[in-house]
Amino acid sequence: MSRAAEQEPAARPTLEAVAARAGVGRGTVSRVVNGSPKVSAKARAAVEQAIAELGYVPNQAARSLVTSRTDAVALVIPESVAKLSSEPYFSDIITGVSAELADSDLQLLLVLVRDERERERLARYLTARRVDGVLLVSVHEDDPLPELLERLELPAVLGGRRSAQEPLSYVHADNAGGARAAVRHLLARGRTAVGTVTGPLDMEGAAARLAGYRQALAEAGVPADEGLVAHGDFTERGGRDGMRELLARRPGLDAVFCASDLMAAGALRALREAGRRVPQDVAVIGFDDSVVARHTDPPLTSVRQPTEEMGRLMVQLLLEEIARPGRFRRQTVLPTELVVRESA
Amino acid sequence: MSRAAEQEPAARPTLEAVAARAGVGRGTVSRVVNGSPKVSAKARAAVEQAIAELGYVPNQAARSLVTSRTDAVALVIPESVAKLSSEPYFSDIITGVSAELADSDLQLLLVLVRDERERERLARYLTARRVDGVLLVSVHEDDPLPELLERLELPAVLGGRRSAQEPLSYVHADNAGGARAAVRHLLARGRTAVGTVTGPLDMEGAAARLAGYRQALAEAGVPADEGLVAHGDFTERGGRDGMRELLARRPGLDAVFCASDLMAAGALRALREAGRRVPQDVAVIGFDDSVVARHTDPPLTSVRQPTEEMGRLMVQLLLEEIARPGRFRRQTVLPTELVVRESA
DNA sequence: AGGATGGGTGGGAGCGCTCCCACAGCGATG
DNA sequence: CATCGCTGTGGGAGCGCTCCCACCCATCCT
Repeated sequence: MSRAAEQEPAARPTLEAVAARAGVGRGTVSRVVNGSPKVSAKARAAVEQAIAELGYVPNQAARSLVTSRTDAVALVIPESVAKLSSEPYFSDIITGVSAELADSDLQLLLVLVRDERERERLARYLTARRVDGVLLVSVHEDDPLPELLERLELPAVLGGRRSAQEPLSYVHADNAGGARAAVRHLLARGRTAVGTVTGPLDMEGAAARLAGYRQALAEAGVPADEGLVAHGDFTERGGRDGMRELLARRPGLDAVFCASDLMAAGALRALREAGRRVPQDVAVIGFDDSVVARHTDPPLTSVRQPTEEMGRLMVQLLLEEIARPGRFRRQTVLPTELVVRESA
Repeated sequence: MSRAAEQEPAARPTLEAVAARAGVGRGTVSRVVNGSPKVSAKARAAVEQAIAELGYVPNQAARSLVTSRTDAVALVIPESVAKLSSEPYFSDIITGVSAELADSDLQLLLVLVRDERERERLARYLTARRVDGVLLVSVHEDDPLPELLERLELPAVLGGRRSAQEPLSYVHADNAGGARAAVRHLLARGRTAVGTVTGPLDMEGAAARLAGYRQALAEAGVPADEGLVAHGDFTERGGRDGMRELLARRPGLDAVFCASDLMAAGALRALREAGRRVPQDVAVIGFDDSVVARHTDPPLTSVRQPTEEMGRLMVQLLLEEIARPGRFRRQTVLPTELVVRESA
C-alpha cells in the first residue's frame, strides 16, 4: 500500500500559507485575521483574497495555546433536582444564553451535573481553564461550585444567588415581589386561607418566594399560620405531596401559591383527587409562567419571570467580566409580573 | 508599578515541570497521563505523585494542536421551527446525550441554529474542525448541513433521517409503526372518521407518521379521504389550526391522530372551542409522550418514543465512528409504544 | 538638509504538548 | 561470551499561532 494511496484529507492551509500567497509576512496575516487596525489597505486586500482563495480557517488550538483563551463558556445546570425536560426554566435559559452568545464569537458548552462524580469532573475541567467563563444556574446555598469559581478567579455569573450577600455576579428575578403580587391577588379576590407550597429553601429564590408570601399576608393583617406552609422541591410530585399535606392540615384553605408551575400542576392534581374544584373551591397560582402553565386544567395563573432575558443578561455580564477581569461584579434584578389565567 | 506587583495567577505547572519533579523525561510523563502501558511501575508511581503534588492538569490546547483532536462534539439543534422550551423532545435528547457523554472524556457543545447567519457560522466552525463529531437532530429533507458533514468527512450521527436512503449514520424511532398503532387503537375503539394533523412533511419522521396513519386505515379497509388530513408544523398553534381546518371540512370526524403532543394540545384547544368533548365526541392521540401529554385536559394518549435513549444511542454511534473513521455507518430504529391515557 | 516621528511590516521566539527515533539495560539465545 | 531481541526511556522536532522587537520608509519639523 503506497503512501500516496491513503488520500490525505487535503491538509488545511495554515497562516503561513496565506502569508506566502499574499506575499506578506505572518504578522500581517495575523493582524488582518484579528482585525488589527495597523494594516495598510493594500496588504489587507491581498491577505483577504488569499484567505478566500485558500479557504483558510484559523486553527483554534494553536491560537488558544498562545493566548490561553478558549473562546468558549460553560453553562452549568445541576440536574440533581429536576430533569431538564420537565423544567422549562432551563430550556428558556439555554435559549437566551445561546441567542446572546451567537453575536459573540464564543461557543456554548452545556454541562449537566447529575452527581458528585460529574461535579468533580467539572471541577477538573474548570481548573484546567478550558473555558473563559462560567454561567451557573440553580445554585443551592451550600453549592461548592461558586466557591471554586471564586478561588480560580474564573469569570462567572450566577442565575439566582446563594444569599443576599452573594459576592459573585448574578442575575435574578424579583422573586419576593412576584410572590407578594400573587398572594395579594388572591387576597384581593376575597380568599382568606391562603397556603403555599415552597421550593427547596436552600435556594435563595425559593426562600424569597416564601418571604414574599409571608410579607403579603402580613401587610394584609392576616395572622401567620405555619400550618398553611408546605415544603416542596419544585417538582410536580413535590407539589402534589405538598398540596395533600396542606389539605390534610387545613381542609378549609381556599387558595394556594406554589413556588413553581410544575408544583402547581402537581397541586392541581392533588386538588382534583380531593374533589376540590379550581378555582371555585381553591384558587391556585404558580410561578415561572412556563409552557406548563398554559396546558394545565384549568390554565394556570402564574408569576412570569423573564427567563430567556435572564439568560441573555447573564451572558452580557459574563462577557463584561471576561473583557476586564478587574474583579468588579454586577448584580441585577429583573422584574416579575402576574399573568392571570383561570386558576385564580 | 513594579512587575512583581501584578500578582501572577500562579502559572499552571506544565508537563515539563512534572517530569523534572518526578526525575523522568517528558515522554514518560506523557505516557502516564495518556495511560500507555509501556511505563514501569516505578516510573508511573513517581509521575503520579508529582502530578498530585503539583496539581498538574494537561493543557488541552497544546494537546489539540499536535493531535488535532478536540475532545468535543457538537449537538446541533435547528430552532427554526420550534423553541427549545416548548419542545420537550429536544430536552430529552440533550439529557440522553449529556448522560452518555459523561462517561467519555468528550465535552458537549450545544449549538442552536436559528437562522441562515447562524448556520453559516456553524459551517465555518465545522470546517475548522473544532469538534470531533456532530450530532444533528430534527433534520429536514433539504437541510444543507448533512451534506456539509459528508463533504468534511466529519463523524456525524443524525437524529432522524432525511430519507430512507440516508447514507449517514442515524438513530430514529419507528414512526410509521407508532402511528399505525395509534390509528389501530382508534379504529378498534369504534371510531370511524379518523383525521390526522401531520408534522412538516419535509421531515422524514413526520412523513412516516402520515404513512403509518394511512397504512392503518388501508389495513382496516377504510377508504382514504384526503379531507381528513391537515398539515401542521409540530407546534401547538399548528395543531390548533389544523384541527380547526379538519372540523370545518369534516364536521363529523370522531378521532384525530396528531403527529406530536404539542399539536395534540393545540387540537384539544380547538376542539374545546368548537364545543366538542374529548374523548366522548372526538378521541385524540398525540406523539412523543412528552411531559406535555401528562398535563393536558384530558391527559393525552400518546405514542411514546424513547427520546432520551435515542440521545444516548446517537452518542454511542458517534463514538464508534470517531474511533474508527472507516466510513462504515450504522442506522438504528428504536421501537415506539402506545401509552393510553384519557383522550382516546 | 538632517533629524525626529510614527505607521506598517517581517520574522524570531516560544506557548505545552505528542510523536517518534535512538538508545540503554537486561535476560535469553547460539 | 558475543549476539539478539525486548521493554522502557529521554529528548529533538514540530504542531500553527500570537507576541513583540527591530526595522523600514514616508512624512514632518527645525
